[in-house]
Amino acid sequence: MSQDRLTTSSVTVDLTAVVIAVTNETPVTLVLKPGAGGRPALPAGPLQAEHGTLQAGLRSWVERQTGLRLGYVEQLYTFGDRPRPADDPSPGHDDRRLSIAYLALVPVAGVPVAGRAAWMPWYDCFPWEDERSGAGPWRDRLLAGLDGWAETAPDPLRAARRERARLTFGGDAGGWDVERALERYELLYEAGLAPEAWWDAGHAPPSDVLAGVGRPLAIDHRRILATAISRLRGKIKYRPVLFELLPETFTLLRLQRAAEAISGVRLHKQNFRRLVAQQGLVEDTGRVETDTGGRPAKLMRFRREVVSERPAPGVRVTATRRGGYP
Amino acid sequence: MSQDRLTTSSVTVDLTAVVIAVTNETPVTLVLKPGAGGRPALPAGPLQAEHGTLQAGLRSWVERQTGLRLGYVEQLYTFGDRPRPADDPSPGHDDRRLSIAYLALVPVAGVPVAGRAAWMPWYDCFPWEDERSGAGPWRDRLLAGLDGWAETAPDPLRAARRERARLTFGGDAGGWDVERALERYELLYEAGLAPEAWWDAGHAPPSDVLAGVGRPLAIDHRRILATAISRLRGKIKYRPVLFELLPETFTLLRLQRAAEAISGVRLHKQNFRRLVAQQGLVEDTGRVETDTGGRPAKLMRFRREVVSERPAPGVRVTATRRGGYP
DNA sequence: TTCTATATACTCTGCGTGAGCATAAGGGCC
DNA sequence: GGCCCTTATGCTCACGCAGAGTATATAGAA
Repeated sequence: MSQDRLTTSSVTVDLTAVVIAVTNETPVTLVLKPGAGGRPALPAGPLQAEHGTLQAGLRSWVERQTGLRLGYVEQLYTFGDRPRPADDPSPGHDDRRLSIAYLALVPVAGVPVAGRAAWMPWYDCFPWEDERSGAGPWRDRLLAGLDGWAETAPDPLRAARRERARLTFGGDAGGWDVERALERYELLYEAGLAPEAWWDAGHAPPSDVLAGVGRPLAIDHRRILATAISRLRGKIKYRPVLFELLPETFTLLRLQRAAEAISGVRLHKQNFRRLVAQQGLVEDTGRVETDTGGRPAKLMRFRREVVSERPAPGVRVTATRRGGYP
Repeated sequence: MSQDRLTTSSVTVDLTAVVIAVTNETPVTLVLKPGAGGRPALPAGPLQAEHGTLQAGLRSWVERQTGLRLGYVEQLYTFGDRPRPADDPSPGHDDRRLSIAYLALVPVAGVPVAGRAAWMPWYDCFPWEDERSGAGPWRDRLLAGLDGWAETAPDPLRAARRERARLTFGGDAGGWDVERALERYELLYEAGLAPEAWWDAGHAPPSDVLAGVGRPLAIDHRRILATAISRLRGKIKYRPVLFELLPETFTLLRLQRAAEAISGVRLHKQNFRRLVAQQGLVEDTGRVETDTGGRPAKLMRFRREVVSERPAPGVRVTATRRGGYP
């Protein structure tokens, strides 16, 4: 096998971070602001010899670039065969670029962000993923675009494309599956409805593509963000990670709003509270928050003990049948 | 940022495959047989320049080493900071070794395996993960070992260790969570009950460690296999991946036996059939299998259409309360 | 005081799921 | 053929959770 080593390609491994927080019912992610005309980028940097572990390397890069110390971190996915960054002046220098992407969650309270770093609402990139005020115009527009894409294909393929669009975007009667955020982005990319698809192929996107498909990020970072959204939306259902995004104490409504912000759909208030209560996820602090605009709300605190009591504590998210606010 | 590139470490990226099949109610994984005294290894090889994609590289390595063409493949996890392989004569040659691990599923029917390759029952490595004939002696033995490990710690830590053991191995009343296979292995490793923990640290394991903790694999491959088991056990619940492991037609009992083999617990026969039926996962072929030992069983076929009908078709696995065969 | 907005408690109903009983239909043995 | 064993398959029952809605409590504002 030793002769195989000789053909081993030189590899650059990037560590890329999707850092998530929730402010004012808006889920945000940490980005580095671009220069003129550029695209925002996720915090990232190459794996270095002095990094003890992959996670340590990631934390170090995020801290260096944004001044933020991470708490909860988990690995997302490893991306290979990525498009070359636009500002890379040395084509062919690296045979290959890998990116190991991580998901990090931080409570929003008092997070200073340094340098070029800023918080960006993630629905800027994926406007169709926010259905909290009912299915917006995006969905129909995208479905129309996907239909046009299907039209360009010969018959057996055409039906398959239509089917796939219906499946991921939940057409007639098909429910909206919040966890399919990544599939939806990948479909749009494949259909050429995301400008990155054109840039990555070395072309300029047709002008009509750019309307209403959300904000592109640098290189493949929008895909990485979509991966993070899908993962997080799935995970809050069976692990109490939602509390990583909240301050020490919070009201039940705030907890619900965070769950809604992440999953992009409205939840049934009473049932949400019942679920949280009977799972034993929170406990009363004895204090109340008075500036609620109505009856004061009890301030709650996460019960860390649940993880040792219940097999899969989490916040079930099932959208109310009727979209929008109740 | 360009000066950072200079300190970028040289990286060797391995592609490692966990190839799973089910034969005779026994889940097996593809390994390369070791030399004298060595440990079996998963098929793996370094990422090379001529590999078009990561997956293509993986498929190529598996085919070269075992003669097997893979079907279903998905990425599992990327491992960093791995122990150095015992046969690596050049310490310090590579600054770092990464391994991108993949899960592959193949139907068992007529799979030729070439060279040093062989199928190994995965419960050889994790005997405690097979609870199909009731909780075996392993569980108690391991819990005892973990208790000893907890004893060696001072008080606040000791309670935490006991708690963790109870949580992952499901002590009193705590149910056995089949998906926690990885957590269980990691706990055993950390507690020094897996010999790899000693080898990786450069020591010889104490002699009493070796009894009944399952067969070690090369480097960190047992950890990778545990990752695959956990993933697969979770995935069959909401995606119809089980059918990747079966021949084109099969009886419902065979399907159930495959699900049981993967998850390591017995299932309730009637409810299993009801679930499969009402999910529309299978359809009748019209033929029957007569050598069942009793009433002939209908031969079924996977209905590929389900993926476009139901949001999350899969095979729910909940062990029958009473262990062992009903 | 009245209105409004929020918090919180409780009810009703249907479905999924765990468990078990009953019946069907083969083969082997007397 | 009758009996028994084995596996396949159909059906029922009970319980708990989840979706949806109604009702009540308690604050500030007009």
